[in-house]
Amino acid sequence: MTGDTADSGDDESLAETFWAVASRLRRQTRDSLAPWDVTPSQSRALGVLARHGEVRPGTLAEHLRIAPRSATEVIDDLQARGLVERRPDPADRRATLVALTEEGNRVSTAIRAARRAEADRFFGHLADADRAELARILRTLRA
Amino acid sequence: MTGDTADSGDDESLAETFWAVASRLRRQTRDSLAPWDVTPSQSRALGVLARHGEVRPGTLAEHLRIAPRSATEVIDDLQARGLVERRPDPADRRATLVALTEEGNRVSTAIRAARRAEADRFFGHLADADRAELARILRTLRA
DNA sequence: CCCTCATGTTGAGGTAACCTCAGCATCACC
DNA sequence: GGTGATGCTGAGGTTACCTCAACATGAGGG
Repeated sequence: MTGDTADSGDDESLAETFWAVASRLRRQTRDSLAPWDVTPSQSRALGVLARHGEVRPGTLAEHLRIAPRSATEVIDDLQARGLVERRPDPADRRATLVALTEEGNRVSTAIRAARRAEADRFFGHLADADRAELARILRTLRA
Repeated sequence: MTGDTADSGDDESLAETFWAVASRLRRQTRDSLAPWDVTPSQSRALGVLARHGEVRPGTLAEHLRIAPRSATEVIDDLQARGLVERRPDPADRRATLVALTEEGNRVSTAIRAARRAEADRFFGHLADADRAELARILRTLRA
């Protein structure tokens, strides 16, 4: 660990390997979402909305761990595609609530299935035990 | 449990967790490189050059797993900072060779140390066995 | 020797997914 | 009813990629 023991080929660090995997996963995810003309970040937002119902942009941003301004952008795109709608928050006139449209609901359901299939394809090469290990380890890193 | 404010909770996929970790790592990496005014992708390129000596842009692209055109861009940036230089490839007049300057060598060495420290900080929360497991599993996914 | 095809690099232009900063409306409270 | 916090969004910027097409050169056949 201390020296740069010549480990094979290119990669040295865990981080490098991690990024190589990330890049592969990103491409595959993008491809698997192509049928709906929805980007990965939009699909994450759809997922939050499907799980939480109507939320304010700021709340959405927290769930996605991005800046509020960036959430506005994702919402704009989804709204342009007719997948979400904004309505005023009756409890606070500064705020708006974002909710899935019916179309958004359909698409979000379809995407959830596709993403599951995609994850199977990607992580499916792993033994069940490895997949569980990976999930556990990543969860401790997510903190 | 539910009741968490800011995450996708007991969420769905391995992929989601993976991205949350990726995002955290990306931010930390960027911060740890700030002293040298070098971006993560530039630092990866420096790493390749440090390990392989002079290479052609196309080769660099392969190592970084990006399109050749994108390598040109990274090289441009590094050259503007005086960290690499281009020279003609004596073996093929279409090609150029990219190599670290002395300054590039210094910076690349310093960065390598910083990145190791950064990786320790990030992955150091893991038990040794977990770290090894993670490395092994990620390598199989890198394919 | 010329012609064609492949290869190496780069200009032009585009995209996704973020960011900060400033401005405006509204709310909460003293 | 003034003051400061909160919620959203316009404006503008950045990183890290991409494709497509141009251009120079290399390699092989006829």
